[in-house]
Amino acid sequence: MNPRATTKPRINSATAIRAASLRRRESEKLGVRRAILAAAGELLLESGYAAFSMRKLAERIGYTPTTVYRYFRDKDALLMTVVSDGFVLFEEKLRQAIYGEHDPFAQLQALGRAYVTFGLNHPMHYRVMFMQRADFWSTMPEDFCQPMMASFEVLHAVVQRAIATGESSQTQARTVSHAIWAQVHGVVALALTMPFMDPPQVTAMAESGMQLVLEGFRRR
Amino acid sequence: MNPRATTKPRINSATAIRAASLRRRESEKLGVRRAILAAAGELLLESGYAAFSMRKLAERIGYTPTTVYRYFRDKDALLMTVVSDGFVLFEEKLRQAIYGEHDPFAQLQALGRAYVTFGLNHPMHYRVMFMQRADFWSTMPEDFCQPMMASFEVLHAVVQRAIATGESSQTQARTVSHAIWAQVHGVVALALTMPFMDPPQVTAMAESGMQLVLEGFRRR
DNA sequence: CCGATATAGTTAACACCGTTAACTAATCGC
DNA sequence: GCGATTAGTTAACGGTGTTAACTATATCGG
Repeated sequence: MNPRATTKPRINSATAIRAASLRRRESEKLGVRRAILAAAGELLLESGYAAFSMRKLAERIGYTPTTVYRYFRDKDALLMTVVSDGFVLFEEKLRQAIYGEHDPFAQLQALGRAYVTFGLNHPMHYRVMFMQRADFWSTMPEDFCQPMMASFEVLHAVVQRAIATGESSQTQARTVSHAIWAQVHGVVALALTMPFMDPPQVTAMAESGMQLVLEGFRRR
Repeated sequence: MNPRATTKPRINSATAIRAASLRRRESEKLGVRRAILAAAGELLLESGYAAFSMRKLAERIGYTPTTVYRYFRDKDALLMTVVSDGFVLFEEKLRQAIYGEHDPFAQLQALGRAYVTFGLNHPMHYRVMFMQRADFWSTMPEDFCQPMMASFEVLHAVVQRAIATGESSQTQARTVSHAIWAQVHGVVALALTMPFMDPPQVTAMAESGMQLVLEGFRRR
């Protein structure tokens, strides 16, 4: 109440305000960043990759295109952040999928189903990372791809355990992991590409593909 | 020699000239069209899909960008023609691959190898059709995709013959064909995408993938 | 042979795009 | 209060696909 407070408290409250102000400012900045990312995700899903533009994104969030460049170096960095963030959930889904099973081969089947399900449920994330902008894998800094690589390591670990059971004549875990990855990736890619693939056909292809590969893998 | 020839021959030679002129004009037009297609293929291979532009193409062949539009409706139609033409060779390679073998399962392995080889040898055709412009499958008139569909029918026929041998417990030829397609497509796509995949790793993945799928398929 | 016509090609423009330098307004720290 | 930082905007540059309007040339009918 007293306008002339002593210096001691004045200084204390000043530093407190300064800290709080910094916090608020940073949280506001984070808020705008999140708004950009959210709008970018929506726009990408609605309009597709080809029609996604910085100008439309800016208009959607009520900012000038230039403002987006305060938060992301360029369009590619923004896109990559959207997609990379999405793939954090991907690794989570894969880890969830193997919780329910104990047999490594059953875990592989569960992984395959989770992989395909994610790809179909997040078509734009999948399309950008593996189809339209596959160059991201070589052009982007390594840590951007870390969520995707971590997901692969989940598969790789299960394949190693499957080989360790002695139920397979295969020995090269890395190669087998790549082959299984190719199978599920191919299923998702074809499902997202071929207009004549309706949901029943897609699940039939996915189940058949997993069955063939896993039977071939388990055979000794 | 006589400048005042009779009307009869004059008319005959006139119609002959007219026909020849038409032929020449059409062949010239075809020549320009082929030049555009050739330059487009080169430019695509050298610069990649993202950097491919009508203006650069026009400059390369010494015409104005507008001229290209006399020969192709738009950029997509041009691109699709380049790629579709490339895939005619694809079907040929697949048919060659099964000539050497008689056992349907051996034919499937040969088909898989030919598929992967083509994808790696014509990365831009493959990228455009299955990755960057996968939308062509739904956007373009059906006959543009005919070469690719014909290639799939080669695979489908062999799978049907493999099932007919009774050496497999599988019954749905179409579903199995899709699954095998997914496998080889996944191999090519990952090979063209992942920077850490060197040639030995790619062939290991391809061989392993085919082996797993075909063993799973043959198992009764 | 000559004039109408079709055809091949060019010029100039439109509406977009990603990106950036230069500016404004407000807030922060002393 | 005042300089410095920060958020945001304006305006522009060079590039894109595409098209309307134009020019020049060759063809065709009389």
